[in-house]
Amino acid sequence: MKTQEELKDLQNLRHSASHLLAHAVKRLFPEAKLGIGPAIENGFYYDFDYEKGFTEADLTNIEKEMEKIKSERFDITRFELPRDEAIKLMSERNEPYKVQLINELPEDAAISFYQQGEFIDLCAGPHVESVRKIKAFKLLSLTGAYWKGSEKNKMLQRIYGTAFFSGNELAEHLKMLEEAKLRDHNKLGRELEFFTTVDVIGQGLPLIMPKGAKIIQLLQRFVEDEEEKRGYLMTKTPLMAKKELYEISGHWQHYKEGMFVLGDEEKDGEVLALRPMTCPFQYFIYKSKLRSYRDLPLRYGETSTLFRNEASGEMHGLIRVRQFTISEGHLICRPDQLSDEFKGVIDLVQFMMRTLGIEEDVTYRFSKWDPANKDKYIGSEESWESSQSQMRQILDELKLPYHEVEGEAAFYGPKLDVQMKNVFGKEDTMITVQIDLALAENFDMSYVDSDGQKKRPYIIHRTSLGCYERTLAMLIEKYNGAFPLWLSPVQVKLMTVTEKFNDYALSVKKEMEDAGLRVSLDDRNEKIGYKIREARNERIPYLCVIGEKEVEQESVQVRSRKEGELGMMAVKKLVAKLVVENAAKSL
RNA sequence: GCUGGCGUGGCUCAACGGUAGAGCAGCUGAUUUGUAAUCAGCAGGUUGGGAGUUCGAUUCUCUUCGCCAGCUCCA
Repeated sequence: MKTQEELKDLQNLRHSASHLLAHAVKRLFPEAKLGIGPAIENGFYYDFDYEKGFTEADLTNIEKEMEKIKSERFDITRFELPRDEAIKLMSERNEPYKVQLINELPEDAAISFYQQGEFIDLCAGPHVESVRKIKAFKLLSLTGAYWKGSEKNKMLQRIYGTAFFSGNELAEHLKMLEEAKLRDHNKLGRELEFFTTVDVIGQGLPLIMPKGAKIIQLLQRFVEDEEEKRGYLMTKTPLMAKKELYEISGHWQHYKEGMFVLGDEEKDGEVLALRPMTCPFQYFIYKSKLRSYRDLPLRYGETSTLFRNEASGEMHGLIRVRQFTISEGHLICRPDQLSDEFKGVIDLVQFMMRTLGIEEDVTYRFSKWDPANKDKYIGSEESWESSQSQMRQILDELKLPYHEVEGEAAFYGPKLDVQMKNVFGKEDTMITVQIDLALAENFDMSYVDSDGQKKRPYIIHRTSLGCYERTLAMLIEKYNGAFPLWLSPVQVKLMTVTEKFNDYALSVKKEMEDAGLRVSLDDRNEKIGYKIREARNERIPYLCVIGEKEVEQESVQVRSRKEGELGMMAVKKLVAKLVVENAAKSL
């Protein structure tokens, strides 16, 4: 573990490495214009405006030039300029992006530059004191990135790299990246036959194969049973609706780009859209009759398939898809019940994560609206302030270690997002809990309160386990494909050494299956060593090779990836052990 | 959608303007075998799809579909 101080040093090193990169690029491609070049979590990048675009080969040359500059042993020095001189300097050097940045700096800001040899960059610093300090670096990839992160702006060329204080650390890091590739659910999940994709079916439409489907089925049953225990009522609602429904919910105005629309608004009397969420459908179940304050809270759950027309570049394995199934639900409650209901949801969510063994792998994000961007949202400023402050209070009472982010809210309300990183460090939302004070209004939902007055309920949108596809992806990476016993699509694999044990193996299989285990049998008694290896690659928890040694009681040898060699063990003992373990895990 | 990279049998890879090749997996037969590599044989590809350049395209060009990295967007 690195100390704060060491991390800071590493950041400075990487920031300096980005300047070294820019220095080399300016030497080799003087017409390239500088964007920005910060240190990031595991390295650094620098953005350039370069019309011709860099190639992979350029990267190698740039790297060589960086080494060369390093050998020129420049000190890295800082100086400040008044605004007009700063602009003059950057204009002379033909750096329009830097001029823009200077112009956007606040009046009283110090305008600082860092220089190494002939290279000067507008930069707040700090940096290491000399290019010689940048011991080990490597350029990793070449991509596009919009100037200032807005798709309205020009796309620049971004070069990613990483840097360390020693070659060993760099080598270790690169090795880690290689290993991460092997855990990547998008590779491993296909190898393990959890899912596949087909050109003619389309992007973001994975086929979940039997083993993947088995895991999802287990998760789904687990979720539905648990929710039922906690007072949820299950619904089953349509996968599509008329556009008028989405006009009420606001999706038509705020989310139309993300929906699959069936029919032509110009020509057709009736236009439908596949649903991107479940909310309004469950709201109409609520609205099907007059509700009393005594009826609340109502907790609706649905294993809900949703469709979102993601932009073509967004799809990724099972993490980002166009059709997915989510453990969706809405809690409709009185204002005085909001806190308890919210806490109940968090308890459920944490129970789920504990059961999956991922509670240590997530972070909590309190996602707020962006007051500077009001037309992205519905509802009044007061209602946003109210829902956000109520959520914050609940989160504080729960002592959840959350961080706040502006501009990540849903268009109808603030969210608590449970974030998990994939194997490459990219973060995605697994679970989300949202407070919504807006849609009850839009849908004219009400209940009759104890004073006889009609009032608006509060709504909590939530998922308990997120969407099954993404959760499966995260679990594949978390467990490197070796799922906990209760989730393993195949728990035990039996294989026989010779044909004469096949009948016996069948009876063993039956006995295990009767005990509730998922068993597969390979009775093609050949290449037994290979078969064992293969079964291990499939991450099957228990392998039983059934062979002779006459003694029936000891004819089964058991191996577990997790526990290593278990030694010789009788079939019945094995079954008993597995059954106990199985029951314990699934409770 | 944007930028860059990539698509050769189930998998891993080769050939890179001149008749598509190997290993593993698969199938058939022999072998009856205890922790990957028993032997022999067979089969499997209009090199993602389409168009163009060429005497000739897996190789060059364009286009389309898909995959990957990132940007933007998001569960």
